[in-house]
Amino acid sequence: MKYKDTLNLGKTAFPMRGSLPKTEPIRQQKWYDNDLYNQRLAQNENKPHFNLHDGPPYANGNIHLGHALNKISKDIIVRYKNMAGFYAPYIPGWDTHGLPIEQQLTKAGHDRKSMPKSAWRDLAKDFALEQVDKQRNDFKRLGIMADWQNPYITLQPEFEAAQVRVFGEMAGKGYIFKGSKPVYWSWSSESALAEAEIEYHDIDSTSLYYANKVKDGHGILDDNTFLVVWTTTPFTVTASRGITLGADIDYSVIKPEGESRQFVLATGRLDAITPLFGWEKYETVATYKGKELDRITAYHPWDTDTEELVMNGDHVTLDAGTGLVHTAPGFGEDDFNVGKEYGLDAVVTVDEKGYMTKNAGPDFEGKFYDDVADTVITKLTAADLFLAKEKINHSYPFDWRTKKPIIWRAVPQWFASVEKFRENILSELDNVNFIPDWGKKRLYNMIRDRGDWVISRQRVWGVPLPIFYAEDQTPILDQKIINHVADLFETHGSNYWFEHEAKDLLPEGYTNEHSPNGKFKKEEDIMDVWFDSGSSWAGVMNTRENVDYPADLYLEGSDQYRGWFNSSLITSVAATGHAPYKNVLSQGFTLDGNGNKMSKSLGNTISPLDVADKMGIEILRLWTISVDTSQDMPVSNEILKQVSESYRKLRNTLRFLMANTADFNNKTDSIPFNDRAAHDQYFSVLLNNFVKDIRDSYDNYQFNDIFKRVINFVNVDLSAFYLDIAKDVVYVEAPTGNARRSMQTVFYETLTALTKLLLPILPHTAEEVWEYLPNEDTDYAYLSEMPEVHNLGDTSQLLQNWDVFMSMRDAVNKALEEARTAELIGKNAEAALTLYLTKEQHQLLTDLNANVRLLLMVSQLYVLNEEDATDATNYDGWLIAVKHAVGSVSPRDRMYHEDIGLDDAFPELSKHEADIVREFYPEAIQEGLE
RNA sequence: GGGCCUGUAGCUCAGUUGGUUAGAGCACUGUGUUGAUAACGCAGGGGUCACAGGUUCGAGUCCUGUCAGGCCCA
Repeated sequence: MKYKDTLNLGKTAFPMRGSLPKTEPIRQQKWYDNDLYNQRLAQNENKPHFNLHDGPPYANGNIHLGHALNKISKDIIVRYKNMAGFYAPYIPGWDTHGLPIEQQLTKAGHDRKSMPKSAWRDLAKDFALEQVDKQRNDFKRLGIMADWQNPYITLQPEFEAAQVRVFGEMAGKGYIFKGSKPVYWSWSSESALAEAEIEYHDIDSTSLYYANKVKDGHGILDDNTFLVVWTTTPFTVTASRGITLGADIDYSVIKPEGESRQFVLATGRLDAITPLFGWEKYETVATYKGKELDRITAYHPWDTDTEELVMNGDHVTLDAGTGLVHTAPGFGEDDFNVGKEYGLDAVVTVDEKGYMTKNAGPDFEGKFYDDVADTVITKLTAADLFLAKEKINHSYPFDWRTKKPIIWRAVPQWFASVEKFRENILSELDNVNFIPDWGKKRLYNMIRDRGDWVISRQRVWGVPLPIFYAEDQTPILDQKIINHVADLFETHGSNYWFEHEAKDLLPEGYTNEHSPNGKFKKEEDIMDVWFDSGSSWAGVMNTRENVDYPADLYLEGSDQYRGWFNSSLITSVAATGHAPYKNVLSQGFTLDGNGNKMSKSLGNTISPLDVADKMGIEILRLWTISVDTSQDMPVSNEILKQVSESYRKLRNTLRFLMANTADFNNKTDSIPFNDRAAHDQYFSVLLNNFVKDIRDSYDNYQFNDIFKRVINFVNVDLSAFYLDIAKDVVYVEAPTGNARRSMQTVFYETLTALTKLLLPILPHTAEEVWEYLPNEDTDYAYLSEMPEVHNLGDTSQLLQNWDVFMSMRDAVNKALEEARTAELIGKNAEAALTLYLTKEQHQLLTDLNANVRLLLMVSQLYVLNEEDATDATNYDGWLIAVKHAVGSVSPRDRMYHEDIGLDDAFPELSKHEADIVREFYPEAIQEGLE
């Protein structure tokens, strides 16, 4: 018989390496086949609810690292909550309406204008659902435990209905109104365009300089003063209603030589501009800041019944022009915004085909907008206000399909009046907890500073605005009618709107005083997609039975302060008076290894599916808790490699624990806390505190904290200390003896606690471990409960004593290392250690009541008084002497003993070992040992 | 240009109300084991705390500015 066979060496088939890319998909299939998601929920049925409401990703394109971070983070939380006493469903969502999908259809060769709107929408729907399927498969590969069978999708009839009801609620409160706003307008395709449908080309344009005579100068400017403006779009002069100045820009009033009039220009532009007008010499009469001239008025160049209001705006620069910006609120976004602030009308003088309208005046009506520069010059010259014209070459937007230039043009739009309930929103924010806490400030500022919400879009693929027009064009915004439409959508889907006439969409027999003939028209615009996803609290929480409103948690990237956090808050406060969430957790963006933005064009992206295929999704999941997700996070192969090293350490540690508890039955072999050896009690306390800390970190969503604590616990407390000393117990001592069982009890508790605590993060690995734990009651680790924190009484003195011991151990390790370097010893077992202790140090060891020799892994330990130290060295306050051990080595425990050979049957074993072998391996007496 | 955020060892992170020679884990180097072995232990090297001013007896920690980077706007 071999000495080795009388030892209890660890044994397990759990592989050191996980082969994750291969094993994960198999394991996941098993979860999904066995509906583990619903099994867990069924088990939690009567527990308090926890509702993490999923923000819907847009159903287009491959999933990227941001998706993965988001879904994994949510999965970690939901899995933890389900194992920690909550009923926590996870209903994944998708955002499916909107322009990008229409563009995909165009790209695929479909022509929107060649088919009815409803047919186009059917194509869009099919495309969106395909994308949902694809993304769903990819999300499942991330190991996400969610209700994949029953996601919420914004194109689902019940979702659309809920959304329309939210709109109805807002309409009922008078929050919806019609206004107008400039949009990119393509006269060539007679439609509004989105940013993405525009391309820029350099073109030559005629720009004009002209003057506006002051009307009311507020006593600062007299009526012989003229404000000089510049425009690159002459046709917009017909709709000019203001002149914008920079509040802090300096303006000069100058009198050119040979001129009787005075002119105002930005001081910083005088040198560049005056030569154009032939003003070689001029006299500066005065200078003012833009803000001093605020609200002065001037005359429109030719329409002298119209006033031009002087305003201050941030968009004024001195890069070009005169520093005074001719402002036509109907023909520019900046113009519109500043005009709105000052209460100007957004006048539009061009029709949808690009021709000037009647209100441009008789000289312009009927002319194409781009052909009126000469007319404008003629009119300016006639009024003696024309100063110069200049050809400029600049970048100008074009319709990407017709390749014709576009214009900014105000068109009627539907708005949600944020202004009317802004204060409600802001005060609701005080009831929301933000993680990180600056999120509240960020969202607060955005809501405070934002304008009304333009909710209409001149598109096809979306939820129609459920508004009708009476014969006299009066819009009908009646909550009852809107709810009627919602009911229709709930049954038939929103395509019903496009497939039917207004009369079929209105309640039967509906009449309205504005429609004496009973005729109605329906609105053609659709809703902004942010209204879709922003209504998800209603679309999901109000339509599904197993989730509560408001949600416990919204968790998204920090871009969603502008997006979903924002739109959800607005619709929810508007409709219900309350925020849709109690907690908002935001995460940063993934960056490359150098801290730069990831982008396809830079080629520095990392695909989560690639990571899954090459390293295993567990590595990416572990990565998500290894970084501070409240900030931006760098990711690189080097970083992932480091994470995979951590993973291997975790895996090996679990493996060691399994190997050494393989012959342990927790139900029959466990040793109660009070009967455990001192070191086992100590480690039990460490484990208990560890469980508490990790659970606290989960409860507070401090993922990074979990990583740090787990890594430290596993490396420092477990691997470097407890498991290291443990080998001299679990291998050597009697297999069923108290010393070994005591330690195995702690091993097993540690193993199961670690496995459960890691499960939300490493579900595949945890389930793999679970297969090696035959005495556990549940089929899956995920169906078990998180480890409880035990009350072990006041352990502070015990921990304090052990802290001192551990610092002594550090000192001893240094002493042993020196002895090793001096080639006095090789391994610790070759050492005989002498400690010369002070009274306090003596007392400490007495209080520990532990086997210190064992803990230091030396063969012999002598404890003497400090006065007796002659050849000792002081290591950090500990007097230590190292000598080579005496006696001879036992081939079984590889320690030096002075009592070897006392048992005749085992001449090479110590007495203690001989007793063990005699009792547990009696066959060795006959066979002998070698 | 504005709102919000970040910059501590090669990497990921701690650094508590400003207070002694700035910490941890990984990686690295050396070394011991070879009964966790494509593992494990021990020891060690490594940081002008982005930069520049300022407040203070004293600043990684507070203030200002600069630089670099990110999200969202304009």
